[in-house]
Amino acid sequence: MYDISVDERWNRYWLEHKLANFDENDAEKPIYVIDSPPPFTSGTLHMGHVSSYSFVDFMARYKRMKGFNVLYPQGWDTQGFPTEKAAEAKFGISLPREEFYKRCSEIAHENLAAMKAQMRLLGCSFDERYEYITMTPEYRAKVQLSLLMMHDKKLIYREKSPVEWCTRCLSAIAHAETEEKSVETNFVHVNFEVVGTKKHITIATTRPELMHACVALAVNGNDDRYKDIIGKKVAVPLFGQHVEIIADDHVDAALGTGAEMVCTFGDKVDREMYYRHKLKYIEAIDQRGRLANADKFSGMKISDARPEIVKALEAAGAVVKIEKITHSVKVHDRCGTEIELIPSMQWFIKVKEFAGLIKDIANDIGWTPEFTKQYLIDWANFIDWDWIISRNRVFGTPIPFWYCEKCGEIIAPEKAKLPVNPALEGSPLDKCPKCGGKAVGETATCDVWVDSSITPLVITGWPDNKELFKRSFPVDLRVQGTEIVRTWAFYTIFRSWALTDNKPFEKMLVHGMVLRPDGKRMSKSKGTGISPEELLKKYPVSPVRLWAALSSAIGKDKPILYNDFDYAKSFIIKLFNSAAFVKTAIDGKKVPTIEPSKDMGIFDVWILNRLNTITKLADNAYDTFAFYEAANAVINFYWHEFCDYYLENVKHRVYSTDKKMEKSRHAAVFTLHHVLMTTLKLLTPIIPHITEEVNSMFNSDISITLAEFPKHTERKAPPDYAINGIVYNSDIIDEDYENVGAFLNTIIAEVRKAKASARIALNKEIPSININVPEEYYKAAIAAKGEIAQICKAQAVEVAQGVYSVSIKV
RNA sequence: GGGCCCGUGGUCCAGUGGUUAAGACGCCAGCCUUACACGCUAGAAACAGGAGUUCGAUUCUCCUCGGGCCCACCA
Repeated sequence: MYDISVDERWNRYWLEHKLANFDENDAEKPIYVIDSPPPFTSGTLHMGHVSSYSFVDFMARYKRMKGFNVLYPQGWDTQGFPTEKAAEAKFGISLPREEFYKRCSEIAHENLAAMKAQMRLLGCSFDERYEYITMTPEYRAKVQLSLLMMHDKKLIYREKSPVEWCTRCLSAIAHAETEEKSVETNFVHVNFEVVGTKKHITIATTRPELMHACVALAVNGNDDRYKDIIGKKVAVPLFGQHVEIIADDHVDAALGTGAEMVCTFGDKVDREMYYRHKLKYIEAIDQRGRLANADKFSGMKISDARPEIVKALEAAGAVVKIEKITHSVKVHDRCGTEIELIPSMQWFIKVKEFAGLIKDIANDIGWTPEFTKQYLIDWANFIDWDWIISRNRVFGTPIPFWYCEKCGEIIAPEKAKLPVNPALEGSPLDKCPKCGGKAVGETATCDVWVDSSITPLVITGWPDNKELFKRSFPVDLRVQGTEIVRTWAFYTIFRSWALTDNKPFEKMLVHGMVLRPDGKRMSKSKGTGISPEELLKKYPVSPVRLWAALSSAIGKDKPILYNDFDYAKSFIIKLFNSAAFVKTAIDGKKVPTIEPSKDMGIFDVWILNRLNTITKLADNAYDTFAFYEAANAVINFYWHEFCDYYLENVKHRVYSTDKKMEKSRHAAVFTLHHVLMTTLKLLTPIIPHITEEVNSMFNSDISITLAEFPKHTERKAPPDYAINGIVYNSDIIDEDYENVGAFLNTIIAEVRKAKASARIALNKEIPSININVPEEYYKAAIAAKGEIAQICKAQAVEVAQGVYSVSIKV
């Protein structure tokens, strides 16, 4: 019986025998490197991982069988906010920096171990000797080296600038880490008095709490209502500062009142106008999201201040009306907190100016499916900020620089001293080489994408193992989801270029998301996820992997359907049962290793040719990541041609005890065994546990995962190729045999049909079958007469030339 | 507002410039056929709508409608 214990047994076997190890000393075999995604160590795999890592493993196993020396390391993305959050929840927030770091690292290690076990259970055949973990000193040294090198190339700078800031995480975040959230809010219409007149101008704002940081009012220059007051000053209610009315094309005259206030900073547009009009800067909120410079409101949280200020405005008679509107705000994707724009000193990597170059490299990479490249191109076309790489966190790779307190000069450590932690260690230079100012260590850590955007380099031995790097970089394949094209793919391409002047990978396989059965996204917080654990309680590994293959409409999101697992499971049962039949047919005797050509029957030649065709198809399909096609073709062939027809067609030969039938029996056994074994090999990349198990039923002591992937051979019939003793034309080739076999099967199907409609049991003997066949199949039908009689349990078969028809006498 | 993907039987999905439009699940009928009733055989059932290109369109183009994703805007 097949259950998960079989999977576990083979998983152990492969590991013990090191069957998936990369051989660095092998100079013969071509190398194939897979850049498998390092999952964030959350502690558990989700169905998206199952699908994604299945694809990775399909390719690793396929390429091994194709004779490649496969380097498939698995890495782990350990650092970042969620781990810190988990550590805070578990140990509180008041731990000292180093202690806190240690706790985070413990959590990450535990989670990593759990996830690795899950991946191993799925049969993922990564070589653990090449594992990388982003929080280790070795990995950090590489990340830091990469930053030093990019600094040498003048790609890194430090600047005080309004950045997207999470007031909960107390850190700058990258634009790519933000997401949209729709919220209902008040659209408050407020009167501003034009200074020196009795006139008012009304603006509409969703952020009345930023009144105190209002530095201008903006209207559209073409708006006739306001044309004559542009340049005049208005007084800000409650706070009284006088600000200028400015004209800016951005303002939409039709929206709100056609006038808006500019605060430092309410949103991205404020930031643009601040620069465009060289406005004054007033710090509106602090890093914790509390009002600053707001008189008696200072220190209040934004959420508390908003209603208070509206109240005060109303009391002052400045509020015209309040509308309820739904608009969207940017939130931090990891914690859902609304993003604020807060000026702070941050580290940047120049990327904006390289968007064109990144596009060029993307065009030089093979994307599957092709359209996913567009995700990256679109993103490259839109980026308008450089990459903020600093995060004001603890559990991350330290930014490896010191800087001059006075002039801001960046001081880099020696490359040999890496990894460094400037938050704890003294500067390599006491004084700034430029101005003699005091050198200060940076306390910020890196954005986690800085860690993960060098994976293709790290897995190929960069920077130390130059020999391996030379042979294996760029890597052959990157597998990843569509949702991280703008982060992981984008940054990796850029960093690879910056560090090596080369593209990071030859091919990209970009897959979609696994959705719930109803087509909606799975959400952990809503508890609507389907976990691999749940699934693996119900199904062993092979149906799960087969599901991944069969649902691999690559690049598209795909709902998870239990039908697919059930189907996969029934195929596996079929495989077992048919293998049992083949084993019985062999009956402990030796199977000939060479095809007994002279004794082959038409059905043998037919099924072997079909197998040949399917082999070619599956090979091409794997090579183009068309796992659905490969699995589907092989399964349908095996199930519905081999089992449903061939197997039935040769039963009379297999069970025959007639001495005269000995050779024919032998040929059938050869064919049964050959088709079974070849099919197992064709499916081994996808369902290795089960093919290994079936293979082991046949006294094979060699792992099927070590077998060579079946080759498509041009099978030409030799001149003396006899079918049931009748010599065929020598110009008959594959396709003809396939057609002849398929045609003869339709005769058998017709007889079955006729028997069924006459309500006769299929195994009941009937007196005769009459067949009329078209000319091109006449000879074949004559040749197969005897066999058809045997297969269909008829005493006689009459064949005549004519319009195709089959009838039976009962 | 811009870009991308997708609309195929009840459900999920494959595929194609000429096909009897594949398969799965479900449904209906028959069969315990010396591997398998978790099986086998047979059956009903589909190309969103419109226009164009073409000898011919489900396939290519455009539009409409519908669904999804990404980006921008949202004072």
